[in-house]
Amino acid sequence: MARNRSQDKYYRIILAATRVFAKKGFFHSRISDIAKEAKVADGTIYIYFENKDAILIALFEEQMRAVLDNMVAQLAKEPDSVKRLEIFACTHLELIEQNPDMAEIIQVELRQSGKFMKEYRNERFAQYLDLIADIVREGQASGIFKEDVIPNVFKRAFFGALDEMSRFWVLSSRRHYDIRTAARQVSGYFIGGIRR
Amino acid sequence: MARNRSQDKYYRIILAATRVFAKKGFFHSRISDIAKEAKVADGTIYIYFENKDAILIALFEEQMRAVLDNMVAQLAKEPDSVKRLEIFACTHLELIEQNPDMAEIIQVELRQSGKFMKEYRNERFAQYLDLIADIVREGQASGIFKEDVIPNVFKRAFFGALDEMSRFWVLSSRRHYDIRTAARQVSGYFIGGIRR
Amino acid sequence: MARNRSQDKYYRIILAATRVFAKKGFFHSRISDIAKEAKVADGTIYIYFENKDAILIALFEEQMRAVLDNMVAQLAKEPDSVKRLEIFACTHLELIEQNPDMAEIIQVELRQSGKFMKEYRNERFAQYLDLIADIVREGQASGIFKEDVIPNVFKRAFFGALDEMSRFWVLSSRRHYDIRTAARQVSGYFIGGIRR
Amino acid sequence: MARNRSQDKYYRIILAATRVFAKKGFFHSRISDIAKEAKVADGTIYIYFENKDAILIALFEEQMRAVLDNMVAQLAKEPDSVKRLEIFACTHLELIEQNPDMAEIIQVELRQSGKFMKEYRNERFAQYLDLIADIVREGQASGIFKEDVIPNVFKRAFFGALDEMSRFWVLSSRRHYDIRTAARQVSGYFIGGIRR
DNA sequence: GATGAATGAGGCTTCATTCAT
DNA sequence: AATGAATGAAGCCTCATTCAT
Repeated sequence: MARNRSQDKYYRIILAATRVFAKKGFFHSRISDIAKEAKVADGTIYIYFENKDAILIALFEEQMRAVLDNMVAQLAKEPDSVKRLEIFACTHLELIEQNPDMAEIIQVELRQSGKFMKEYRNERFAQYLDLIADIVREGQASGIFKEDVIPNVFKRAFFGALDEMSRFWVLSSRRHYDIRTAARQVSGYFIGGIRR
Repeated sequence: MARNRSQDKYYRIILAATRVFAKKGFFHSRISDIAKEAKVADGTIYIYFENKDAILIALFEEQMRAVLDNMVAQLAKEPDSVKRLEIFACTHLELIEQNPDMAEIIQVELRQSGKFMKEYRNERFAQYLDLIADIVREGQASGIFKEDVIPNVFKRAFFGALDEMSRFWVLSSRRHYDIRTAARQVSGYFIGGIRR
Repeated sequence: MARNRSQDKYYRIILAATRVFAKKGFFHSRISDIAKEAKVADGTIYIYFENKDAILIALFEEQMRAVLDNMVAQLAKEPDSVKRLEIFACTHLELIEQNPDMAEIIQVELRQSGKFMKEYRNERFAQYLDLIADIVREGQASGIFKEDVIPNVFKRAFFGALDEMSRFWVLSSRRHYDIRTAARQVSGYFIGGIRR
Repeated sequence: MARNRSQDKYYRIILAATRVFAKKGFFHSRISDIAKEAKVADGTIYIYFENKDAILIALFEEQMRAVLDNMVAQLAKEPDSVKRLEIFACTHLELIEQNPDMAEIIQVELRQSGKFMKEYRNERFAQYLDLIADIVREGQASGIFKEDVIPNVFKRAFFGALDEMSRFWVLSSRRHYDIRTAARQVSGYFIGGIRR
């Protein structure tokens, strides 16, 4: 019971932080902004999190876990490597469309050096990228994809392409085309490029 | 004469800021850090720049102008659209290799919301992306590239792929492969994907 | 309870500021001086006041309210217009004698242009002056004072005379005569001057 | 020749400071503001004045000397003590009308404690007040004014009344009555009040 | 556990003053 | 004598964090 209520506050703070960070950026967000958004006192945040940085780390962990789980579930439905790449692109971009706050943070704040990406090894993000590398390896094993494609290069290129698309999506107010059109275009380039 | 000395200090501050921002990130960098690195007094910085944000903006402008000019010069040598895409990829990644401080800032800080990307329209960056779109349009005009490729989608995907490669390059200490190998892989995927 | 403690700090800061401003002048007073005098942390001041200017404004408001209330109470005791002018002069100068810090600030800092007297309309000060004008009007109505006296001119002249006396009082260390003597002299000049 | 040019700069700086201090107040005025107004370089000011405070002191000295000389000249024309008081009031307020910048500074900045009025004995201002005391003494000697009037109290009351009138005059934008009407009212109160 | 008032270290920025030219 | 770029000390203010209630 007390546990549940605590859990509840923990997630309320994470969600509040997601909204606040997305709107103002990590450095311009104040603890009191998050507290207000989460409807808790400033001090309460320090019961659940060591400090401000820890909120961002936890936010990444929680959000990336959900993103990762969702992607694994989506990919599990389809055995064909080509289709799997399409699904990855589409799932990734749809997620951005549905959860733009989180997308903004992952894109913008994940790049923050200083505390993140250098000192903090983002394990889940690495796993997320490896889903792509695995698809490529499967495709190569089944002879669909070229042998000279380096999976660890491909995974970054593919993710980077999607990520840049989604940044544009998040940042631009006017939408020029459907997000699924974008997903199909991008996965199309890559599939064409590595298919035998 | 006075002009030269002034110009001199202006660029010394820009270069100092490039080093400091790259190392500590914009928000963790102190004006006094930049001043020390540039070997000027703290107050001197405010003779040349309105405030801390303005240093970052100026830094982008100056560095992006150099990057853009260099890219235009490199592309001018080659008429073939396919080769031009390879040149773009190679030039981009080589630049990152040669100027990792600037690369770090453009990648990490350019994403900062707040003052950048939202309020500050990065004209030069848009021009840089449009170089890619133009190559695609030329290739389509000469019948080399597929007609259904959307240049404005392609340019982001292509840039995003290179950018993610270069982030990895900048952030990882151990190098697994040559940067030119990466450039060839990435441009290879895209060229294969949009060629007729 | 929390309210009382807050109120307590608010007035402690006002009183500390009164002492510090009186001693060093507004511009030479540091926030840290006031904080030290009030025995609070520097930052605490910003919980109760927007900025340094706001402390001065609040100080005026609070002190002028007390001064005004006191003067109204003193005047209420006496119906005779002539005696009321004497009471005004005496009460005003006695207040200065009892509260020289406040007097110094009102005299010295109230004149500061910039934020005060021009942008900030001092309502209470205007009310204070109008007490004098009202006495004159009453005296004119009852036929004691000359009809050609302009109350709105008289109020300034009368206040100015007292104010200059009190400035001398505050600033000079050696006292040449009793403050009540001064009050009687000044009110004497004016009463003689406007009596029929 | 060089002397004349130097003298010229000295007064240009004084006049520029008068305008700038009047507009922004002493503390909000920057040396560079005065330099710009005087059309000299910042550093030039330090050839003629020790520091910022010294400009204000010099400004008082110069302006008060002119004010004093003018008042002495005006009073010299009239032997009658009653008329002399009227002339003082009228001359004082006319000066304020003609030179509002100087009036603002003398009223506002002269009150500044800290550096002025306490540490800096304003000799000329004392002399200015003593002109009033002398008129009273003459009037008492010739039996026109009451014997019990204390000249050193009267001088402050009279000056204070005029000063407050002029403050109102300087600060208010809309003019409700003629400045000579005010002069006559004020001197009228006092003359009526001390006449036998 | 929850609160939010209080703390105080530290940053950005200003601007009087200097000094090489 | 004149300049104005450069200096750097110092102040206002913010805000992450603490802790008494």
